[in-house]
Amino acid sequence: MDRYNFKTTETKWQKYWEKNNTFKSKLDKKKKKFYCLEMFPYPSGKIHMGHVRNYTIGDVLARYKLMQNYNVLHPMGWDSFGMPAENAAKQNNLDPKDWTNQNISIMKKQLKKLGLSIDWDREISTCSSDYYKHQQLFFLELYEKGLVYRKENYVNWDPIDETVLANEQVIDGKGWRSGAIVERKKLNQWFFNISKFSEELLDGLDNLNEWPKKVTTMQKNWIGKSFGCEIDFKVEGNKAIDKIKCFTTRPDTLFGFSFLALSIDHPISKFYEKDDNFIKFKEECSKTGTTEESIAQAEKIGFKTELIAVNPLDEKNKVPVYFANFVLMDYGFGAVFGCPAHDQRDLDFAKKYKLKITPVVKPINFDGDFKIKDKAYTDKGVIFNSSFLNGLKVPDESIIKTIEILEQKKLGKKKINFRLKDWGVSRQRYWGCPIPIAYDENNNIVKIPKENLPINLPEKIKLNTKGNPLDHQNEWKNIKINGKKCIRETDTLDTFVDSSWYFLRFCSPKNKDYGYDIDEINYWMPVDQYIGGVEHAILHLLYSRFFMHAINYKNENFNYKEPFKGLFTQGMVCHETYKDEKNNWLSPDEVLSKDGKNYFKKNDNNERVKVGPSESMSKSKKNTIDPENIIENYGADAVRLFILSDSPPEKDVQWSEQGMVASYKFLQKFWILHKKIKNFSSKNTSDQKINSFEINRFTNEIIKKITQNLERFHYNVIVANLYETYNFLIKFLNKPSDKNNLIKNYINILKIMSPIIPHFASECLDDLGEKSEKSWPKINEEYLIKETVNIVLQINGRKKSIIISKKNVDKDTLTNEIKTNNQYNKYLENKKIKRIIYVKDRLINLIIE
RNA sequence: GGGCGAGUGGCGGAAUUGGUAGACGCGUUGGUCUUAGGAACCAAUAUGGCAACAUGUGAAGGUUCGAGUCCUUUCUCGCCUACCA
Repeated sequence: MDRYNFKTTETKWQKYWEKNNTFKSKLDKKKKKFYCLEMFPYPSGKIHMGHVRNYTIGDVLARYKLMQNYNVLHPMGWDSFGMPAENAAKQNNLDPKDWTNQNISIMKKQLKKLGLSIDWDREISTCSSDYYKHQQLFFLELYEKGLVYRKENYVNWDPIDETVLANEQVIDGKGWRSGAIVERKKLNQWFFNISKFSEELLDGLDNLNEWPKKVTTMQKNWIGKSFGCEIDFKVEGNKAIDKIKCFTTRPDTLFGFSFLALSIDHPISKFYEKDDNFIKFKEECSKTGTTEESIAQAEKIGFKTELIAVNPLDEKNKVPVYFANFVLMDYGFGAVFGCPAHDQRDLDFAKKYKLKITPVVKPINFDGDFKIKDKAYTDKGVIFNSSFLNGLKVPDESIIKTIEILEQKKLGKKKINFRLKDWGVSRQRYWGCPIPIAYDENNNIVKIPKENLPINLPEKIKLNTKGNPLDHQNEWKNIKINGKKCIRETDTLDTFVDSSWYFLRFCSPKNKDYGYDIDEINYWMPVDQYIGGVEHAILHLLYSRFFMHAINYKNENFNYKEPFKGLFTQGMVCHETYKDEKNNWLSPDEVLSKDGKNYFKKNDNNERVKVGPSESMSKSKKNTIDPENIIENYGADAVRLFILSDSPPEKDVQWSEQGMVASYKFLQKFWILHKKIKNFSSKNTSDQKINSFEINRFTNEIIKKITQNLERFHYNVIVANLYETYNFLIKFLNKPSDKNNLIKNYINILKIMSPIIPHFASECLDDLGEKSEKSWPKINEEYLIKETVNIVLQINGRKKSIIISKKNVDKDTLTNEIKTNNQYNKYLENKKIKRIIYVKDRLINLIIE
């Protein structure tokens, strides 16, 4: 019997789909749409297993929805601006554009080999000026709406590379490439006013009930809304300062005030900038490492000024003012009032500087002297030691009441504060979208006229310059706008901007005049199912949500506000890690094991290999498996089957060669089964009818199961369902039955297999003369009705036996059966039945003495 | 420190509303076939026991006729986050 040849089959169907435009999508208002989108890849060179998993998950869904007769939009594109291209180009003296486009063509070829149901006519690439010219227009529109502004901001500055570093490029306070100690430098930067929509972005989360809760809570915390009030503290001292504004969520603890702390970047610091001791203190603050742990454990240190702050509720309460390392400038007003008794940080600080610790909240019903030792008291309770606030219940009553009092006395104001900061979008890089702005000779901002868009990146330029290569492009930089000499903005946009609206572009990727066509997006949007990694839980998803608000602002053209109706975050693909005796990482194909326990180097059988824990595949640990080789060896369907089989899609999956082989073998076995079914001949015996009913029932049951599992993303269970199906069919073939009925059922089975293993299923269907797998089989409930049921027999809640019974038997009949049938009455042992619990057709529980 | 999630055989993992725990796969063991197999096929495979049976979903308690599932306490692991006033 011939073997299943995945190579010819998969190529055949990929060509067929392409030729027949099977996955081309068109606006059709009569049809219900389904927009299925996976996070588009960065074209880094080759696809990796993470891509395989991500796009397989999406493809299963897209194909399923297509068969359910949805008008499916399933596009693909490239997030093609960004640093890797610039770095690779620098290292190998290439052009970023060439490097990127070459990668795109390689990866596109690889993706096509996976047999994805993608409408490639909609392909976009963010580094193409066809894409980014619209982005430049958006930028200008947002600028006109007041949602974009320019301000001075601190950046991580690498003094050797003369470049700005992202936070993740700063390792232990040093630049990741140069190793230079990173400086904080003030630069003029462009910002998107995302914080304007803090409230909307927070409220919107409540409606996103098809998002993982984890992601919505992460966004909630990121936006960080807190309710409190701002308070002005009078200041006495020898400086021209009369008050300091603080934000607090605990105004009710004001009587426990014992110091006031300022951020070292607080405006007041300018009075101290020539003070040697203050300069020293600042240096000490910057010394604390940037690793997470060191920040968390960093000691709280302060610099005492001679200023005195006055408690607005108690003029006699005068406390010292410090600069302190734990106060952040960009939250609240960069100043906090310290109440050590009820805030751990304040307590640590107060103890170090021997400041007063006055408790003002004590537990309800606490008698005696309430004292604070090593732990600040932050639970609920009641106010004391606080004059006219005494007796207020904490926190429900105390905070609101205190704010009311402060407002009455005009000492403070109710305030809602957000943690969310505006989005800095300037990057001092070449390989990004140019910002459509210039500056005149007086450094005034000049918009580039819209008719002059796009501003293309200059090509084939020198990249091995210090700082931003665009700064050195004099010809490109110097322009005239309305006859006036101007210099272009040489910063480019953060690549997160590119990915904040690409899902809109996919709806009308060829629209020349604007980033989108309003009719198209009002039909296709929102994305019904968005699929990608959790690593984008905050920034990318939040920025995209912001972008929808921003372009709709003062415009209101959209029928919806949220870009992604459903979100699914898939887990990572993991593999064991290997190291040789010298602690060098080894890749899986440099390693050999005969027994699965002891591992040796492949070319040196004496060298033992240390096996490390399974971790997400990464080049640095060399524990990657190249999808291209795997597809070459086992075929796309087998890879798809395996990548879905071993774990639920939202969890991490272990790559296993054995698992991969099992998936491959499954297809081979199924192919033999297929041929057997095709060549089956009916046997007309008395059992035929019973057997036909059996397969009808099985098929309908499995359709139901798989449909449910598709809806719930239990894709690993679907693979198990396919194995069950195989196991059923292979046994079924030994029984006499009617061929027509068998084939009828089998065709439906092939159809439900097709989202997972589309080439294989199409080939089998084709082999049976069934040209299309287009419609999703309907469940025929008639076959799901069972004549007999298995009823669990429990005695005192413990399972004893199973009773095969007719349906709908009543309690008494069944009890009688148990009492009289020798098979069951042994459990009763003549004991009295006290109670009977009967769940019809499922279970009977007899409670005996 | 805070937040979220998860603990089920040798392993990956199944198990709508509480109602047959361990589907399915891997691995292992035994067998068949074969010159041979790391191929294919058949069978077994939670634990203890010859068996009847008993025990069993990280631990302890609770609710219930009945708990992997609900509640309380606790332990362990993973992920995210970082002094947010």
